[in-house]
Amino acid sequence: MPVNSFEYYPMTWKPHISKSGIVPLYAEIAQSLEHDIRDGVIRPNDKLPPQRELADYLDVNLSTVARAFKLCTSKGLISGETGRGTFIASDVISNLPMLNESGLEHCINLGASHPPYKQNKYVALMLKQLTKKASIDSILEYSEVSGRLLHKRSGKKWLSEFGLNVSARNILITSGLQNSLAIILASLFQYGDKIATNAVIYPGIKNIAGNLGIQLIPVPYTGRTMDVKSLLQICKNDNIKGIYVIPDHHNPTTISMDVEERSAIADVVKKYNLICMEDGTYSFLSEQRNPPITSIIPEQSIYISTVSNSLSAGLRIAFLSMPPDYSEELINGNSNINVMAPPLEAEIVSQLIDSGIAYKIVEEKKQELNARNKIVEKYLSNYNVLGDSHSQFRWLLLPEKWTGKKFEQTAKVHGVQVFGCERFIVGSAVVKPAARLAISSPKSLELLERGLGTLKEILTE
Amino acid sequence: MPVNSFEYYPMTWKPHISKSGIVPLYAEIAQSLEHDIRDGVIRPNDKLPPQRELADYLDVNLSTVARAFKLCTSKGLISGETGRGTFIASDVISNLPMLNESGLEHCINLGASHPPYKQNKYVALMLKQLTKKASIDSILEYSEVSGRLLHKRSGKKWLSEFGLNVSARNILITSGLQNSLAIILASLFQYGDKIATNAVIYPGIKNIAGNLGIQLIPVPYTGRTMDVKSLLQICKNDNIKGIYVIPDHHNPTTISMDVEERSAIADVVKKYNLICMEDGTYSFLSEQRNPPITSIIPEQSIYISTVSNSLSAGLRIAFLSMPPDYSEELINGNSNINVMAPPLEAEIVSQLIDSGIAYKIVEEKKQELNARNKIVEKYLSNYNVLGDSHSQFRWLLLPEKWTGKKFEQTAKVHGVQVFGCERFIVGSAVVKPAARLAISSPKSLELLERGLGTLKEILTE
DNA sequence: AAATTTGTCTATTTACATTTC
DNA sequence: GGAAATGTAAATAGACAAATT
Repeated sequence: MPVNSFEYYPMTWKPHISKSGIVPLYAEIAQSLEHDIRDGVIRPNDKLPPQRELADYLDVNLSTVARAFKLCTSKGLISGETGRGTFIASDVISNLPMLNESGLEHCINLGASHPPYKQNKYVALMLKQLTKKASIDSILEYSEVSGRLLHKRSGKKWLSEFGLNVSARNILITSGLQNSLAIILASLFQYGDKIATNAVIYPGIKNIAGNLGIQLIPVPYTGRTMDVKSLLQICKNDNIKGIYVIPDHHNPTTISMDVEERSAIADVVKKYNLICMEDGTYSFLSEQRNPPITSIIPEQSIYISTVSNSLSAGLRIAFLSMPPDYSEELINGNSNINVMAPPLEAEIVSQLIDSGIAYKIVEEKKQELNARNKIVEKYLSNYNVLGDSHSQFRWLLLPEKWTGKKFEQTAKVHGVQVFGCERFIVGSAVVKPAARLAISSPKSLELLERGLGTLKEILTE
Repeated sequence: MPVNSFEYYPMTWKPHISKSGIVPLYAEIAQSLEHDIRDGVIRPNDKLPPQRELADYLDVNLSTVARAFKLCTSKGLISGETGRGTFIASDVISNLPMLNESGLEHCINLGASHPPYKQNKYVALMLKQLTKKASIDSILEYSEVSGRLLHKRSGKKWLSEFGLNVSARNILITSGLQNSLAIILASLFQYGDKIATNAVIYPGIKNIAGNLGIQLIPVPYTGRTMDVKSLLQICKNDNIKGIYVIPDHHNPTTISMDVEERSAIADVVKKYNLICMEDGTYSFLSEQRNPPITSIIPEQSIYISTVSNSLSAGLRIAFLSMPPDYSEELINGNSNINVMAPPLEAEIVSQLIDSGIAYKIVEEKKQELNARNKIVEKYLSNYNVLGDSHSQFRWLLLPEKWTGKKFEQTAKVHGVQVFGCERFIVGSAVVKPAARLAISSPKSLELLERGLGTLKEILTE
């Protein structure tokens, strides 16, 4: 029974429920929590009162509170750790899609990451050549769900560039990285399943996982990449079903895994029978390419190679290498989400690869990025900026007085858009303050210089 | 406690569980059930023993069985009705993607529904003209997530053809009907939510709903379309969150709703505060177009108009009209699944609409379908074949001695692929035997004639 | 190092609404 | 038309393991 004494024992959060009997108790608690999070009554990383305390206060059973918390967890609003407590997710507020740039027209864009666009001229040229062929009509017909064989052959060639040998039969053509993640999560995972990933990660996977009620579990990092010991422990305790990794030029930290790290991850995947998702989006940037994790454990790992960054953003095409055991489900998943990848784009990509122009585009992009990274060195050499001469974005480690969010806000006031680390944080993981600088997004080198100049001023203020 | 007497009281299904303690009881029961369904030990439409009887037999609590059943229900394997019992879904076995035609090369295809392809020449031509413009490079850049404004303006024009007036701001460009359904289900619905729809329906929604753990509830039909009384009752009892309808040329039955039926559905949507999904895929086939349901309740209904059937299968583009209250979630959903719709296709579609060629394509398709439907009359005039002179597919009501499945199998043996009604049935709804004939799929009129001739022979045998 | 705190999972109890007979 | 059968939902109870103190 609730007693007055509670009033003198302030809890960090008190739910407002009516016990009307119309809405179930657990739903009322969850709604109240969601409401207060969205209204900012409780803020990212705040600790909630223990479930038992809340249950006592509300005079309901522990499990009722637990059920309410579970609902909010599946929406990505909070995350709990046995023994420690329940915390508001770091990213509940900044959980906006990253390409939505309305209202930012007057900002220099170092936030959303665009690949260099100059090379689109080659794509346009290829399209022009394509239209001269008679066969274009038939490309517009329905094809096999997994993609046309010729296109998959090109995919095979493309994937071999990254150290992956797959038969065309095990390739699936999808509509880009994000689309591939949606397909994989929807078809191989269930609501409530858990996927391990870096403590800071590409936000697209957070968003789709949130939509599907799949939980991401952050693996702490050891300065470099995933801490394998922690990963092992998480697998042991948490009933992890999959893992999402970006071994080359990790988004957002730019770090690449060495051979040992890759094989350690592969061992864990094997040991705990996980489904591995290996994101090769930025592998084209690496000078010296280490073999992908998927090449060690092809029967348990899906390699995803989108061309949206390496060739052209407008080409919504990715190649997946499918483990035979999962290929039926993945093909069905593709059918359920896309019916088929856009065939015109697939044809263009195929021709770009077969003709070799794809590699020329990649080389030119790297040169462009090289020039831009020199400017980064010029302005920010006094700071710790992860990434190298080919990076499409850099990871600026901020002095301790900053938070990523504060830096993002300050920069925005000064007319520069960057993304603070909070946008990339999984759940309520604790990470050092940082911000991602999408150095290839500004339209010109001059704009980039101005943007970086502004950031430098902010940092030295 | 289990007693021997059970052995003399045979149940229609007995689970095999080990009670090892390693796997939870409810999971063991669910696995055993899933296993036996997939192995054909129990078959579509079979009735399972009551939960209480199973609980008794296994000596476990009622809720444990209920939980196991719930798991299987969310996978679309079974469906329960209070008071009646639990039944195996009609479609558990034939749940394959409908475009996967491998092994059917020698069949005449009246199964998977392809639109007429001849008009692709106009699309190819438009593409050729497009490539002459200088602006093609910029089309290949990232754009606003919801689509480019110019493209949305074309969408506005396109939707107005179907009696819908929306501002470009409320239009979302996605990658086709199936893709739109995936976006809507993933972003506006949660695992476990229920959506009402016809007892026989476009299988794509069944597949994506199954992937996402969203339940479809079949609404019985009254010879024509949805029985509104039943719908009201279902809403009252079942906590329905949404409804999926195809008011024009329903897939697979070809039936269109009249004005009264539409307004009755709209009333239910308003009364129970549902989210309505209105599929306008085949509206272009209707001679006299009734106003869409969405025009009555635009604040609660999403109209989906794909161009994959009306213009070209290769153009993976659909226009959605978004209720303002849901637009943020839908735009995010599009971002989470597609990032953006393929911009090249969007540009082509936009130009086709603006130039008026789109309407020419539609007219020609209707002429082609007209010719094909005459052949249907020629061969099957003695049978009850729903649909009219513009139908892209027809719904053949079979004599009572047939089941859809049996007819499908028999036809296949004779070299003709059709889809029996079981492929379209939701859950364990009971429907009259029928089969869908995709009359626009065979490459030539001759093939169509041969296919229909074979079907006639089978029917008269 | 042991006791306590804390979240999570499974199973149980209770209540209820509909269908069937 | 009322009792029995039946599925569904919510709230409760108990056990467990990790993290903290």
